Amino acid sequence: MDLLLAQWGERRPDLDVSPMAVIGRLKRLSRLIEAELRRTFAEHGLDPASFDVLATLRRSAPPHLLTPAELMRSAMVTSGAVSQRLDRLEARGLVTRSPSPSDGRVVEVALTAEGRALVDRALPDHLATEERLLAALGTDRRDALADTLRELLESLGDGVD
Amino acid sequence: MDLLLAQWGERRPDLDVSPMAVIGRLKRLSRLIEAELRRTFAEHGLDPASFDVLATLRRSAPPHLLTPAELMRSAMVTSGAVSQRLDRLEARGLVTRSPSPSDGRVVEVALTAEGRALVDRALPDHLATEERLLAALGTDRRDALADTLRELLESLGDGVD
DNA sequence: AGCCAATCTCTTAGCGGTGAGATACTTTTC
DNA sequence: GAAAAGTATCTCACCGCTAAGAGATTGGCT
Repeated sequence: MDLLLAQWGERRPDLDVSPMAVIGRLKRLSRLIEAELRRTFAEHGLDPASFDVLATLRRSAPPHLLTPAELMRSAMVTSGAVSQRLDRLEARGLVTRSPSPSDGRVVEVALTAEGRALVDRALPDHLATEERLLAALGTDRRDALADTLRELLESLGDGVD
Repeated sequence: MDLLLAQWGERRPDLDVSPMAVIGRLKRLSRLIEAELRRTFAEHGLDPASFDVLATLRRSAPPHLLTPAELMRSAMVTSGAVSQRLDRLEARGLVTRSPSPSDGRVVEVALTAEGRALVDRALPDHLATEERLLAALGTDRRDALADTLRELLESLGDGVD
């Protein structure tokens, strides 16, 4: 990445490419992390998208019911993506869909016993992988990083609404 | 994200979910940034993948020749993805492929005049978008963030080899 | 020289995502 | 209470990526 900045300085000295130092690294780091997490999920027969849904349901208050719209906001994907994720999970018997009693437009998604058991099995491995990915950073650096990221997210409107 | 951590604390107080504070935010931020950059690229008839290739070629030393393998390492995608990216760009006349004179396995990818003009047109807008995304952070915070990200990347073997 | 492992590029099947839009239901407005 | 606007979910066509592997070329080793 430092090389990249230097190359731009050579080729286009008229442009200020300094934002790339942050945004380029964020992208690379995300890709590395995603690939690593994917491997852990695969060991449990899951992919990031499926785990995301199962974990979101698992951490919600009992009886672990969420609507597709809530899952959509949580995962930051389109409604079509959520529908397809639920299709796959439902076909595997990991979640169920049932119409909401109070609003005819809404569907309630629930974790099956099997879905819950699977996410509970994968979770410790997943956390171990995340911990390993951050091993280079001490607690203070992690906290500072989390603070900075939170600030950026809030400045971009995430988690407000 | 803070809510998410609290929920896990309720549901699984036996697990240390603190790594999620960093990794979850990185994921959300990446998605937001990616979506925003995508919009800028679209204004120039590009997508992130195409821009990535064009910009990598543009910032390389004249005569702006790179091999698919180099593009693959730079973009952190598989070789198949690079082949397909080049197919699309070649079909649009933005890059050319020609066999390497020194190694029969290798292809040399070059920017056409049109490709170069396009990336030069898109670049200022792209940088303005990146700048806007980071506007909440002062120079010091940006530098600190870049340092932390670099450290993480290096600890994961990025840019070493 | 000849072989073998490594390297480079490309192909293909399958997957998951987006974006547009259809459908159904609910809420607001008049 | 009927019409209009809004909301929730789903469908579908298309796109880009991965994973696996094929084909071609190279360079080291014996």
